[in-house]
Amino acid sequence: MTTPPEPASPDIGHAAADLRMATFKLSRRLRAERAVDSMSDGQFAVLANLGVYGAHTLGELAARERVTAPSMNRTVNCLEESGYLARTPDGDDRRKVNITLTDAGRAVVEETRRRRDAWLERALADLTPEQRDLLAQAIPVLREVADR
Amino acid sequence: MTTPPEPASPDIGHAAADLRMATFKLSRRLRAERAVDSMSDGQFAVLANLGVYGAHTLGELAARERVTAPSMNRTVNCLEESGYLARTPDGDDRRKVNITLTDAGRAVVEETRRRRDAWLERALADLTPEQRDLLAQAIPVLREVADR
DNA sequence: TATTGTTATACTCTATAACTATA
DNA sequence: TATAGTTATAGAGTATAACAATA
Repeated sequence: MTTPPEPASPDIGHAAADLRMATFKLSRRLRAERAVDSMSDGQFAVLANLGVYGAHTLGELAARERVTAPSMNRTVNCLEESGYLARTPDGDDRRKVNITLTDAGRAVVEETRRRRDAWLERALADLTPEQRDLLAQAIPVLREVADR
Repeated sequence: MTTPPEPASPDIGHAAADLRMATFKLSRRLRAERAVDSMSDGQFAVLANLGVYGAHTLGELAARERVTAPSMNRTVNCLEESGYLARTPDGDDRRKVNITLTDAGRAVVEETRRRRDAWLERALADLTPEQRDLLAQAIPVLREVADR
């Protein structure tokens, strides 16, 4: 017999469904805000990764984005041609290639982040102070759920 | 020592950035939970739409998913071949085709929704009662932000 | 003539398999 | 022999343009 994990509150299922829908909707809305319309989500994700974590090899980028190495290679080629990132050979292991953001790439990352946060800030500003406080307190909880 | 929350400084920019990151991460994690691994996100979105809003014509589906009619036609062909939806000619306007979920399609929608909510419910169950209450209160606020 | 759905064709993004250079 | 990157090739998913059936 499968014992369910003690539903402390019967509303937990409701909360889960509501949270799922709100998360998908907000995510979709935020993704629409970007600095370069011609850039795909996958391409931007690579730039954002480089922006947050610094230099990566091709294999590391592929693993982080959960795509294959050839697929990532193509994305990187495209971004390199567009001038958003640069390849430099690794000094220690010459099989490896280090990939870094160019100034233009960093600008795209920062501008996109700025636009998304600006949209969110405007949305938060429309809330009541009580709602805003509540949400601010809940964000670390949300992060804990996402990090699970 | 863990610093207490700082209610005095409503750093709205910080909150926006945190919320953006948590939302993207949770959305990505939830999307990974699905009933049919071979089905793409786009295909599932069509089934989910039919599940929520009932029958649609091809054009209505295309508009709702913001893709072109030929593109949606191809997706619908694929889902029809797989047995997840069915086309039936419209009685009033014979140019139109009504598209409805089959039992198999409805099962995929419900099973995916069930898996995603089950994942979320387990994650929520790991929180403290205080965190869970806080998040439950914040979800309507989150929805208001997403609906903006 | 306008609208709905479809087919033809091309481009992008993804994947697997095979190849090159290096360890 | 194993590993990192790349190239070759193919399979989805998207788009625009053109066509067929119906209003």
